Amino acid sequence: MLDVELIRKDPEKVKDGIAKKNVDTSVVDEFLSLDKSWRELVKSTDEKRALLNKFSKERNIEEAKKVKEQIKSEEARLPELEAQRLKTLRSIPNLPLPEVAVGKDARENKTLREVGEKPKFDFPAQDYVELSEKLDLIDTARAAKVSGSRFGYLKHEAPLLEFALIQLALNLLTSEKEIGKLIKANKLNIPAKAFIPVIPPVLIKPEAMQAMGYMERGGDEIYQIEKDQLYLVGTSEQSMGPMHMNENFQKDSLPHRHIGFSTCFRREAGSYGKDTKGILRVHQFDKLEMFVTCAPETSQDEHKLLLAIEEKLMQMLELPYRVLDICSGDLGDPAAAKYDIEVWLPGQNEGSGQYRETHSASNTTDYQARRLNVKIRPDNIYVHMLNGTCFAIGRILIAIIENYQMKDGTVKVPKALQQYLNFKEIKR
RNA sequence: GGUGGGGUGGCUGAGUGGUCUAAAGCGCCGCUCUCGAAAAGCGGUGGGCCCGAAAGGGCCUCGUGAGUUCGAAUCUCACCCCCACCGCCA
Repeated sequence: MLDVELIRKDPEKVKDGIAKKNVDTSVVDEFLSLDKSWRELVKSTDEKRALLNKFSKERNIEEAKKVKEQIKSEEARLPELEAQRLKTLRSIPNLPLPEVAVGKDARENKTLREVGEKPKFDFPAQDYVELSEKLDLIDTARAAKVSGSRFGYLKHEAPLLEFALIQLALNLLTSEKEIGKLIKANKLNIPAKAFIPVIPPVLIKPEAMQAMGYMERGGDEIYQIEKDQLYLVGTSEQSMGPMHMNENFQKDSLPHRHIGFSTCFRREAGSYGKDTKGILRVHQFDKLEMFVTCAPETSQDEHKLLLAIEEKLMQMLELPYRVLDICSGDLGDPAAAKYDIEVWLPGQNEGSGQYRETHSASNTTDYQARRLNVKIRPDNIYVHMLNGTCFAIGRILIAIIENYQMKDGTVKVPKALQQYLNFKEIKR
């Protein structure tokens, strides 16, 4: 949600911003018109209510009754007008930061850097689907029998790798020293504070889901438990964001850095026929997600920290990746800036390889905070909120399997994970 | 799932239809006193919205929403949450 004052005072700035996101600028005028009618009605009923209070105090019951009737009829229009105004306001996306490159869509995202060496095989690289079938790491066929399409059983070393990945990530993120090192290396002006590990609820109330803005767009993506009026989270961001809903933070207690682990549930409603094989796109997967609440002036540095952490972990796993600076047209509604990481998957594309998204880090500035009503005391301004993928486990497993495959169909374990495992290669 | 109790400002807590414009205490801020601090005294201390250049004015807000009434923290209904006990349970 944007600041209403900004839209009123500088509608052209808002239009410019959302135009960069390819959003029809007429919503701004639509909002201003609704806002005007709403304000007039509120003013009028407030004045009448003042009169009612006056008569009531004087025990002038006759006059009070008359005014009350007037208010009643006038107010009848209010709920609908209010709802429309709010709906329109909420449909206006966050404005891109000035630093964000203007571009139409994903094709205009800028590659900031490619890091790591793509593996060179003296044999045809295999797809992780074939490899994991032979090694019995992923069983989607039986999962289909039990749960339907887009589910999988992770078996043998796969779950162990998952737990090792979690250990690796949590050891890094919960270490004040390690976070401090990354901050220093990137010349960021933010405190060296560790991430607080969180296992959040995965079932959340409609209010919480709504407050995060996932209901109007992407509502089809969400699993709903109708009988109990609860929703399954598609990412722990949806559960960690509302954690501090309607709260105030002392300025010196910020930033709050959280690292949440949860299973994520997605209906994948709009993706029929897309990535249907394997576990690249499934209804259920586990994910470590970073969520930061901070003072406004620090959010851009916090954003860089999230990216630095993501890259550090990829480097520790020695997985080749590239970093994309997402252009204005490819930003989601709440994002003011976003970096993606794509991992190199040598087995895709008939063995000639392909980059696929594994991480995404967004700065939503005060857009989510305003809606969640999370403020800084005593300044009484909204916090900034950021979120970033730490590990989407399934996709990292895919990346390991494809990048560490051997000629004989076995898979090596990345060095960084070996300390958490009692095997160094996966074979059957 | 059942029974009972409860949700009041940053915190504790009073308040059962009209000076509630919410007592009191704690905390916080300012001032006086002091070389400084503490103590004491005095004053001020939530948020949202509307009008206004500002000063200021108005409306809303006692868990949430509806209702009764000229008037609701207070009465009615629904919902949410917390606590206690019983049942069930990893």
